[in-house]
Amino acid sequence: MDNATRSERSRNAALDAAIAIVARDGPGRLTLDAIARESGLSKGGVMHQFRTKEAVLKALLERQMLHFEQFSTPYRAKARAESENPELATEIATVREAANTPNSAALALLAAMVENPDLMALPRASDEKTIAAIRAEATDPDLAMLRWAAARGLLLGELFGMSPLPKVERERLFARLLDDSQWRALEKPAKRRAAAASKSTTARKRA
Amino acid sequence: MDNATRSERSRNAALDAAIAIVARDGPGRLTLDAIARESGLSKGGVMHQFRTKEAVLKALLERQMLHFEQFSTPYRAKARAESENPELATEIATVREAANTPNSAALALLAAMVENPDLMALPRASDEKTIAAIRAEATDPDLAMLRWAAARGLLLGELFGMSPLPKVERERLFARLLDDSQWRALEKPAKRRAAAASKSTTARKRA
DNA sequence: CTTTACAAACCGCCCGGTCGGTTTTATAAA
DNA sequence: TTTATAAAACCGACCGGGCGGTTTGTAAAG
Repeated sequence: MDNATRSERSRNAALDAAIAIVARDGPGRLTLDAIARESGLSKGGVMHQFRTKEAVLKALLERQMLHFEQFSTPYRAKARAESENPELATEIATVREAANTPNSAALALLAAMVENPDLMALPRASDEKTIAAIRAEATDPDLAMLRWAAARGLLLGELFGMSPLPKVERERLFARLLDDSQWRALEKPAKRRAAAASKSTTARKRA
Repeated sequence: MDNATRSERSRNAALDAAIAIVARDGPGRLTLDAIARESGLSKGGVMHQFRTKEAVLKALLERQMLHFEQFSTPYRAKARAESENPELATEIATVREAANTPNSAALALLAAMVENPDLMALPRASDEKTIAAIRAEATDPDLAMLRWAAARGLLLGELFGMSPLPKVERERLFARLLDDSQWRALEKPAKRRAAAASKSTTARKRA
């Protein structure tokens, strides 16, 4: 077998093993020895592909981010033609996809955070862009943020094993989040002062 | 000093230390030795109060749940008189409180999950009740769930260090979530079958 | 004097990481 | 095509340190 493919196979085997371990035993049980055992590789083999445990987590994170990017990119292309909020729609749909892909995604996040909170910088940076894009395209940016936050809430509840929502119900809620027509009724164009405390912030845009 | 109070002091010192460690160094660094060091107690002292590490996590979880119960109970009493969705309002307000209490709350959750995912059974059980109560009182249960999910999304984003939202903005979003009048426009009374694929769902109510 | 709260030394295990050696692939001169 | 050599992939024994937990001892409370 080709050298490059041999490496690739081993690396993927290790990362798959890592996800399986986190999903089955929790992030606290993710050790290099466990990865070696689960993947069939020797510990030396694992250490050859990843010089350190942190490198494993980083690779895991990057692979998952790439995976969801590959889901979201074609979706966004389609959404741009069909939806008035393509960025928001894409993000919600991607989050839904993550929620329906049990052994994956943010399990990597969890593992990374346990070992080294700094690793969260990668996904955070990607998030900031997403948020900015969502706000930029929205008639009512705050409402868009709330729809986005709701999607995240559904996802994280699922991942933490904290949500007793059956799948069919979760799907129904995601569908409603995605349906623009359901939310138009309470869109408040750009900035509307909410009476109460008269805080004069920005609020120009669109006069 | 009284024996009972002596124990109580030590227990609280240990739990405070545990929270501080998780907040500062991440859940992966939470060890019995670290708790002893941080709290000023000896390791033997810690082990006298908690026979095992899991007992520490469990106590931590229970203390935090109690703390937020003590916040939510009076709030609920007031909300019952003022709001049409007192359970939902209480839950959102409590979550907001948690989001504004940085070194606390769900940090305990995180630590527990890392060590032993089964410990999540406690907060999950409490959650199920909350959800049931919210649905029961709601005109549009799904919409109520979405508002609840959005609150969770905001909180978890904060805890995970994944949300670049400045506090003032987060507060604004929470306020909007809490304001019933903003959501009435798209309430769909109780159950409506969503007829297969055809999206006849749009906002009725209010014709 | 018994019991409880705490201290400190200690134990065995498993962790992340290293290292010397073996097998497989890549390169290229004969 | 063969053969000599190197580089890369892989193995598994090993190491120091830190882990959760135990034991032994002491001082305070009851």
